[in-house]
Amino acid sequence: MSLKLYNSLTRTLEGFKPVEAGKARVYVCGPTVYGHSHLGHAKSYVSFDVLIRYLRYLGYDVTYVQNITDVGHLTDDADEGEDKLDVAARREKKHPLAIADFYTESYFQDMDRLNNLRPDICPRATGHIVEQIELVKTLIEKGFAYESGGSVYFDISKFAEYGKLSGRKVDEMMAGARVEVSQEKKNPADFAVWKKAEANHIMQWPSPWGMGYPGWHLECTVMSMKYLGDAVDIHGGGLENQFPHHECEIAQAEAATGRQFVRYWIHNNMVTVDGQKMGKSLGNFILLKEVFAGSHQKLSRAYDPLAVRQLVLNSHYRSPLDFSDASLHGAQSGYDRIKQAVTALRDKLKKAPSGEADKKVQERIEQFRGKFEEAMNDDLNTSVALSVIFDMVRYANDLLGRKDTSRQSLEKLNEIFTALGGDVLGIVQEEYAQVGGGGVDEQLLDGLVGILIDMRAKARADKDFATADSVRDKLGALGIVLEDSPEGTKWKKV
RNA sequence: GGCGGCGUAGCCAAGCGGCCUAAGGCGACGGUUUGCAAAACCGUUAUUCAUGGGUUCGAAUCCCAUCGCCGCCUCCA
Repeated sequence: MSLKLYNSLTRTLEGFKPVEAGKARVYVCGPTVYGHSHLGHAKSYVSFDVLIRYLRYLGYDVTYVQNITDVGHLTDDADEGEDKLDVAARREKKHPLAIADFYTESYFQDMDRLNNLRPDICPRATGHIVEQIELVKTLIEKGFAYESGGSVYFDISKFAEYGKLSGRKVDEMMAGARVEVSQEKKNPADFAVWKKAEANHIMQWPSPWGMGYPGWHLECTVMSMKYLGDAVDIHGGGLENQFPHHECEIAQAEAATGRQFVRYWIHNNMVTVDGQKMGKSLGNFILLKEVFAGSHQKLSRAYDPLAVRQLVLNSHYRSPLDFSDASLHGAQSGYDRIKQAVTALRDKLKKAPSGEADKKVQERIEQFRGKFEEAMNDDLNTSVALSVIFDMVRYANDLLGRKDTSRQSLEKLNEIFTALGGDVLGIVQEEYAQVGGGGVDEQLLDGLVGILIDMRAKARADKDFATADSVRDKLGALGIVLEDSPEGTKWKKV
């Protein structure tokens, strides 16, 4: 068994075979940094993060490149629309690159909280203007692009395979297209690779064709080729980027190099909120920071970043994912259950009697691993993979309830939780903080709650249940839950 | 107008020709445990997969039709 991935280019499930054995070169379209990240980013980047993690689990030497788009492109080819970063810059009265820096940091903050691994290289578009100009020159030299009115357009009539990724035919597309056709183009479907800048455009650079800025699709082609070579194993992105963005990337790259640009195109599906496309006008546009803080009107509470991650992994990356307060709530409960079991397992680990690792336990563990890998190999079926984690939770709870479970058995179980739930899925953490951040002095809080637990224990011993329950209820109102067990009372913050 | 996808229990969701009288999670209900809780554990919760036809020895899975929903075709993850 080995990894199979659905390749958008061929529309089939294919066995993964990298260009160079043992290595995986992956490029994922990164964000345009003009605002805080939202739920759509969560689905996309968690999905690709799991791909990267699983490739590494399988032993591939992965190079993961994800761009940061810090130059806003025009919204169409007809000189209309606005540059996103320019708009944000005017709104916030800052330089576009200050905007880009600010939201880049915000992006990584959110992705870190979702437990996404940082890409190995995060190139910025503005740092690669020279390379982009070089590619434009190459395209002109090879006859695939032409200058017109200070801009340079890709001549799709020269690239017969244009449309092969998205399955579109150039003439069919024109019928209902909403894009206004620029007079500068030879063919309406030609797209800009270099755009002449108007005077009020803040970000512009000198080029052989005058002052301007790069076309929308150029940066990914250039940066992908610069850091990963002419032939990339995997190029990922949101489904909405399949056309025109990725189609144009292919055209640019393959016209320039004459060889296949990307082996496997992976597209993840979109996010809806309460069954509808997320949009600012619909009032269902939810930022990740709002989810983590519970500060959006659609949400009844704050949700753990990893609960969001779990919700993403609960469905397949190629299925659309609907976020709602109810679905988040369900994911949070499930996440809590896994966390609870792993925490209990690790607690018990320290106290369990030493002995041989039980053979039956090891067999079960190998079954879990087998089922997990089978699911992940099948185009990253995280939904089934996650169900294996829940099987492990049930099994762990069962073992914990038995006196004769050896420490070695529990260690094996902990290892598999860490490997599958942690390293691959990223939902089992190395350490669980008792207090969920928020600048609270953990030691102080632990001490204070400890005092109350002791007082309550005394009340319980004296059968003064009214006092005992009062302590518990009052702590509960503050979000601190007490759990009695034979080993004493534990507490956690919810 | 063109292209693509989806419709599985109260909710999320896997399954994509026989192992399906359909995984897993959430929720609900009953039980064990508990001073009472919480957590945990056990059990129950879809003879059925939008609807109607068809193909097949056999369909949630393939085909056709109908209804409903969603996305892309403009930057967007």
